[in-house]
Amino acid sequence: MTAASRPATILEVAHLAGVSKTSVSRYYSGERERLSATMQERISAAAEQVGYHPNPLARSLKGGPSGLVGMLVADIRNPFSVAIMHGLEQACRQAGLSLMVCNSDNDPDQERQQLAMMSSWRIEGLVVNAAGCHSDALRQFVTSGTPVVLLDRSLADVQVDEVGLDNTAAIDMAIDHLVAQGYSRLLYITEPPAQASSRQARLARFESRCAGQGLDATILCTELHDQQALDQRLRALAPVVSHARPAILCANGQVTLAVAHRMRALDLRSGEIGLIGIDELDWCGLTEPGITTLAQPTDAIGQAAIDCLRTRQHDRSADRQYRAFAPQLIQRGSTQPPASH
Amino acid sequence: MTAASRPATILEVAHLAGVSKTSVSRYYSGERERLSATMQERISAAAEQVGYHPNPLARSLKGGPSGLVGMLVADIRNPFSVAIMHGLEQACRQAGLSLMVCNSDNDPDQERQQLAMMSSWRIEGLVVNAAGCHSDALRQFVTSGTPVVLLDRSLADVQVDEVGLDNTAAIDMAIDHLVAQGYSRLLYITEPPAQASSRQARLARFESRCAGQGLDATILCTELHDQQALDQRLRALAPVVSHARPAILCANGQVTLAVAHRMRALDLRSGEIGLIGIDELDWCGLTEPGITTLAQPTDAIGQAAIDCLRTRQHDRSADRQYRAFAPQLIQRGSTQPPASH
DNA sequence: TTGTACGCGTTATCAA
DNA sequence: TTGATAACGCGTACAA
Repeated sequence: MTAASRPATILEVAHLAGVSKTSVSRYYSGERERLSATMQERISAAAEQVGYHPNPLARSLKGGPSGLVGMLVADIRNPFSVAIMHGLEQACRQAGLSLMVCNSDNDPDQERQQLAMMSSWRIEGLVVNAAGCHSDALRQFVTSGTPVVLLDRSLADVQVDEVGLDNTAAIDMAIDHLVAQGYSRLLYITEPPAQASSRQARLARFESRCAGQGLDATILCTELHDQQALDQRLRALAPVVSHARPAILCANGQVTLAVAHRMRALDLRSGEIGLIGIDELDWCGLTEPGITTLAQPTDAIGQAAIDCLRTRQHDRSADRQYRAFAPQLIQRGSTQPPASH
Repeated sequence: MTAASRPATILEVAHLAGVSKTSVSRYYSGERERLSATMQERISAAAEQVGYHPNPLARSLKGGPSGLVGMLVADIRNPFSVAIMHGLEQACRQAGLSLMVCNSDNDPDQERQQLAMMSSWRIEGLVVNAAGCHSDALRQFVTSGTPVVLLDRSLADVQVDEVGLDNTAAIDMAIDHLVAQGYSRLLYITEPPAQASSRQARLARFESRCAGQGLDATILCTELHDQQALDQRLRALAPVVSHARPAILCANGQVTLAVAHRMRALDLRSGEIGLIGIDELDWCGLTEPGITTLAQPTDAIGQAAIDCLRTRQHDRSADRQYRAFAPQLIQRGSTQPPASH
């Protein structure tokens, strides 16, 4: 491969190999079988010599596959989003795809713009992990033949594939664990569900499950920057009576972080007050006595999202997929009540 | 804006506006002044009506600016990288650019491939935050006219712009703080510097500064998964004698995390043993008694990187830039020695 | 000031 | 099995 200031084109390869550019194109478009053995060799050799790689720009301008996958995230700094992104990126790489990441910083206007931008880049597939998502914009993608996968979200008015946590299993697992550990007064803390379906699903399951088991359960639904709301409920939880230990279930990693902060500020000891959170975080083993979590298999989720895209690409009318992954319990001290009496 | 199954082209706008496509092209290529007022209005109206957006594919195929910026990261899960990515993304958005993120997972082969891929997408600029970076590949970008910015790294054999932390200032700030707080036996913990110039710079400054001040300083240079090495040195540090308090300086966030884990496992109390780390992390206020850090202005760094790219784009032979940002001390309990006597 | 014609690198449609 | 030719959407000489 000779280093060229300008990348080699299909034409140069064709000339060097003494064949037409059509043949070279065929060689790279998965129609090698239709070429004679000699031709295949000559093309391969010529391409090697000039260091040829098909130009994805020209390819997708012509309407071919772009090899680009778009990801729309509401908050790129959310560790969960990062973990998923890692999974996606890995899967893309394996599939020879490139990933275009767009962060909307929770701004619907940005989202619109980002979607338009990705559309103009003719992405082959779109993975969405954003809340206030414009159904109409998404539908545009779908109708124009671009597969869309919703991550950890679902939208009532747009029918696309969905991948995420098995929220029911997660909530059940959390409650079962808390109960088994001797906690019976449960407080569920979540950000306002609003558009985020997974928040809704988790909340709903928590309510019905607790009702079913006759547990003493309450719910705090608040923005995380609202310290007052948080502090008030945490304090109310504090009087620990041995026959009805209280515990907190955090709906996601951001909540866990906020709660851990406030508990420390209020000098509440986890363990005494049970604490379990959905989403595993780097530091959960660090705080005394460690925070029990339900880890999501983020790499698998990312992989599944890409799988969905590719499946639908090959069969545009495939059945709508809904893949839910079970979490893994990582038990730490925060759900270990101190020996009583 | 009417929803169209196929995106509008420049030609449709031209027809609708009753002008030539050349004029429409000019309108979108920053030559509006050369068009008559009436024409500008007609074009604007027509474009609005059909929802026209210039096709970046066609634009860059022709050799024009692609509006794409590439980012190569060695470890997408590193919180520092994420923070920088956020800054980059923000800056890109403001500048109307799109960001293509490539993660190499610390694999040089992947890096090569990713670089080739970005090159084939005709990125307008490249931001690199990766260690074992192939200088030759980078030089290819530079010679082909694509600006390259090195993030938190520098390469001896390739002359490109660099943006990152002011390592000297950071180390000085950390040492000054530790000394002011009454610590005098310093242990610097870092991952092997190898290719990473910022690690080298920090380490070198630590050595020279401590030598200059006659401080009792030692260095541990280890892979973070090597628990033994870590534990051994931490234990050796433990005997706290009041006239020579020990303190640890962590070279970056990953080190801080590892050290915090091991200190907890060994039941070493920070504060008694001083602890300060470069890079601010979500959870540093959570562990008892909180970890003092030097926060990098990551958004500013991201912004600066994009600025560099754009500057060089307009003046390819501009002076090589080297922008170093000072960190901010965030003081917490880990550098607050307990009252003695 | 505005329009015509060509080329960017590729693929699809033909005809050989 | 191969090759010539026309798009894809845009920028830009050049001519008007």
